[in-house]
Amino acid sequence: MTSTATDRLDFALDRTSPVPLYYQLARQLEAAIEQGALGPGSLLGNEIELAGRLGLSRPTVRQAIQSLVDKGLLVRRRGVGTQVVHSQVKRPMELTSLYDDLQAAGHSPGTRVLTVEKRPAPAEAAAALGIAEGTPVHYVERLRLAHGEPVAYLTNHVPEGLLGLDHERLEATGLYRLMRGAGITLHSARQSVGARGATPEEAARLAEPEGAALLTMRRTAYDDTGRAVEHGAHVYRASRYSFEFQLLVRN
Amino acid sequence: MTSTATDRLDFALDRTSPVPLYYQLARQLEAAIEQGALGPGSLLGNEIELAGRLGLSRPTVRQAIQSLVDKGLLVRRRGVGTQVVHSQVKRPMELTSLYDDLQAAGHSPGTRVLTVEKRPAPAEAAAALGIAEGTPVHYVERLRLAHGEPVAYLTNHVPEGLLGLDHERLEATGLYRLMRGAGITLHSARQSVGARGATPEEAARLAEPEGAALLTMRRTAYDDTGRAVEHGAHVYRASRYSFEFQLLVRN
DNA sequence: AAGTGGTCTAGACCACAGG
DNA sequence: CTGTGGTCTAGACCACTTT
Repeated sequence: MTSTATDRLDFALDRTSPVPLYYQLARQLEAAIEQGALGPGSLLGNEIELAGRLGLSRPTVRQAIQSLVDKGLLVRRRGVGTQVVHSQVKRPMELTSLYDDLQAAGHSPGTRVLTVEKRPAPAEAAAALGIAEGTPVHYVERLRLAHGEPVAYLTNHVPEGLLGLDHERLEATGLYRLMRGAGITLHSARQSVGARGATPEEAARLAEPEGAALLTMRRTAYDDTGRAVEHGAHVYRASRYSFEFQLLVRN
Repeated sequence: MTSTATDRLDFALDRTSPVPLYYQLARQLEAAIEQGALGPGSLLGNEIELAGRLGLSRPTVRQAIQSLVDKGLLVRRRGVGTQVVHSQVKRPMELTSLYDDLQAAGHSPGTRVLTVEKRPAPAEAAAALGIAEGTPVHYVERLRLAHGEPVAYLTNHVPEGLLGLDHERLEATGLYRLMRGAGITLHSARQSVGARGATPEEAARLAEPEGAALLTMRRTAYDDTGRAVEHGAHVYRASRYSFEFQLLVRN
């Protein structure tokens, strides 16, 4: 048996906890990787032995490892072993622009809610939400700020009856957090990112010169029943904002 | 036992095939969903019974189902069952801009290779690739066309010694396909998408007016050992191109 | 109470990489 | 040849949702 980096680590598994064992292990492995206890390229040691040492079955250990492989933190090689991915990646914006808007929306640097009201759905929003044009929907208009400067102008349409929206809650919490709180489980979203020059109105709102390049994003989000729960059309100041994200390739 | 949509389907599993059973099942379920044999919202029937009917163990059936859940085609609900995701999503650009450039690059609508040569790595590319500034690297400059019109101007830096690059192969196949063919397994990429006005040179190359809004993308791609294998800086005509992609939310 | 997915076990054999 | 992950089995009990 060759020496592996996990030999020196001890993992504390609590069988009385409601947290699944594979999840407890995954979290502890992840922490060890982040803290550098498991450096890039280090071998995890074979699954059978690891299972024996932890008092777990091999499938349980595999489930923990697999979840980290899916996250891109580990790489498996048949006949070789499981290694910590060779540096680089690690801690960059976990998913992509969904989360940068969503998560960040919770503890947001600053949001000014300009409009919250019910309106008849315009054609584009109605089509995206799968409802008839003119059906009443929530309409939200927000300005996102960073360091006191405007960064983005956000407009959203949300079907009626899904959740209560008011000015106060939107400034405090962000749209996606409100949805989660209302029992809506987000499942997927379709996005389209483009660019165009600023119209005079947009230029004024965002403190940019007319014609300045803006990033645009349209997004429709769906819950796990396939229902469209939100449609947004947003513009970002290209001079102050870009979408950063990491992709994992499925092989 | 309630009637489920899978009752009427028959799956053909070949135990002599080297293709894993869970994968055979997953492919056939996926095909049934795409062809509409399993419509949106239809129940798959419980895993135990399905396993029994197919002559498989439950974990194997679960593995097949899980792979489709990860793809966003199915949704599991404890106490309820497994359902086909309620329409909508289905067949939109499988991942995101990586693939739109990558896969599409194979059977690309048209690519004009402007430059292929070795150059000392400029500062940005060197930093991205983790090599010393001035180290010789491959440099590639391409114009992407659609319907005979320019759509994007692509520049790439590739470390030496990874693969052979020449004008001919690049026009025929695309960079990422060449890499795969050279035994490089792509693992992840970091991207940054922004926008800016066209410089005079860019305007001329892309047949846009000066100052027109352009989409910009910078990407560094890594293989499964964590090695940076490519860095690209690209500009797209915003009037003719946008990034479309779908996100899956991990809950 | 009944039915579902979620987790877990303790084995087995195979395919592939490396010395 | 040896060691590794990849696949597969046949059970078990639990947690949750619905009736």
